[in-house]
Amino acid sequence: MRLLYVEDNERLAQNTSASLRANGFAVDCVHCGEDAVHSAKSFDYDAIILDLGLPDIEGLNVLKAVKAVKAEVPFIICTARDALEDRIKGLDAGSDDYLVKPFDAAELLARIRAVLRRPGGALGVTLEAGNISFDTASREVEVDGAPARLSRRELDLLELFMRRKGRILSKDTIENALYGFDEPPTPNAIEVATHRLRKKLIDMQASVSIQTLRGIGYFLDDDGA
Amino acid sequence: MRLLYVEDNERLAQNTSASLRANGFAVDCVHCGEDAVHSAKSFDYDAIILDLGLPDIEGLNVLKAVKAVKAEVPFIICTARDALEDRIKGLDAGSDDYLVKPFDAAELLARIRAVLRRPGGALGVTLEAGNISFDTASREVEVDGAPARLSRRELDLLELFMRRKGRILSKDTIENALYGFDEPPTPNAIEVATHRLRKKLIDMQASVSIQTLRGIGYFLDDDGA
DNA sequence: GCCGCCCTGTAAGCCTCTTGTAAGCCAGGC
DNA sequence: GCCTGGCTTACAAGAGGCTTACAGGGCGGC
Repeated sequence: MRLLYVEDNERLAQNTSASLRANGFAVDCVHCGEDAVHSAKSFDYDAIILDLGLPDIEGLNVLKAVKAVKAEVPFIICTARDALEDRIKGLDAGSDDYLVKPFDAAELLARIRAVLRRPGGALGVTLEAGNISFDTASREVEVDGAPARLSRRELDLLELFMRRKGRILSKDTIENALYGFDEPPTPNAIEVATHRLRKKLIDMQASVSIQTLRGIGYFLDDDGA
Repeated sequence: MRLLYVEDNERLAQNTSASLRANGFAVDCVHCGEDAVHSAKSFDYDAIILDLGLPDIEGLNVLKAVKAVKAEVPFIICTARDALEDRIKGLDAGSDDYLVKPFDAAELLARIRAVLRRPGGALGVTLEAGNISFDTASREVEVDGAPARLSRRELDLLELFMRRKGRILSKDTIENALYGFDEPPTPNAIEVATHRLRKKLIDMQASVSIQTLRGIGYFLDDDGA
């Protein structure tokens, strides 16, 4: 679950993104509108949190620029200005929610989850593959109805594979989905992570497995089908 | 048990919320309609107490706005106006109870409990897990039929775990359920609280235990099952 | 009203689990 | 058979959680 967080106040950015990360999100943090548009176009985010008081580009123009390319990305706008007209403009421009500063981390989290839970959003679906099911809202995994214990990275990976069941994922794609660009891993971190997930899948007798395509990537294979 | 209390009179708000807290509720106190709608959408409250004489938005519109998103939240409306038509309008709009100012804290408490006891409400159920039972109305806990002695926080936590037996609760979820946003604890307050509850559970030989999922949260495990 | 107890949050130190890194091994392809 | 890419294992750092001690506050008893 990857977020773009656009906030020019360095300190606030640090704190907030830390608490978002603590809650299991991969967070890319940028400090100006230009970087924001650039990042939003380059990567697939599950949601974008946008501060309106940016130094370079007017925040709503950032929103419009991104929406023009990726119409479906949910936006949450933060601003110190609580004037009604701003709110209307924001919602008109396609923002999905609105947060008035100062806000606390719990509230932002709640809003992000709410936005992700909307139809078409990333949360609230239960993914199925073979005998395993993945509740994306609570992040609970069951194999043949029995709860399975997975660590956070394992959950992240499994979720990604299940969302793209059967489709091929390059290491690059995986890296982009699981790691923000502030925290780039070495190439084989992903190999190790898939190794660990594979082991767990075997341990819990899942009927799916992760197959390797040498030089290309991985895909989730439903062994029964 | 978390409440949202919407009241623009600062002083009254202070007093009343203090006495609600003294009775074991986590209370979020806001002073205008906008904040009220905002908070109600962001968090899950067990009940909302709404004053009608708000400075910005007409109280009944607050009620409607919230009900549109969270239809099941019980409302208790407070107002100085005791006119019949207001009462009818309030109940029509989906208010569950009605309180005419001035009221005293005991009466409000009684009404809250009454509303929570209704079918689908938070009180009046006896929760069961393993050999322990939790009477949500009287807040009494029994292990193998023998009464157990738990402090308020321990009761709060246990209730939360028993309501979501087997499901994973993040620290965040727990924090939101047990603490109002005026009283944010340090991160490890919850760790300490669960530690204490765990100890009691062992002492009283409960057949359930609280399991940790590192980096994710906790869940109540029925050891027998 | 004062004293003492209990409850609860804070803080600090320790311990455990997770996760990335690195190094060596294995397998497939040419 | 060699080379490349992936797998596996061991290791170390760090995060996260546990435990314990402590202090402030509230409540009841005297």
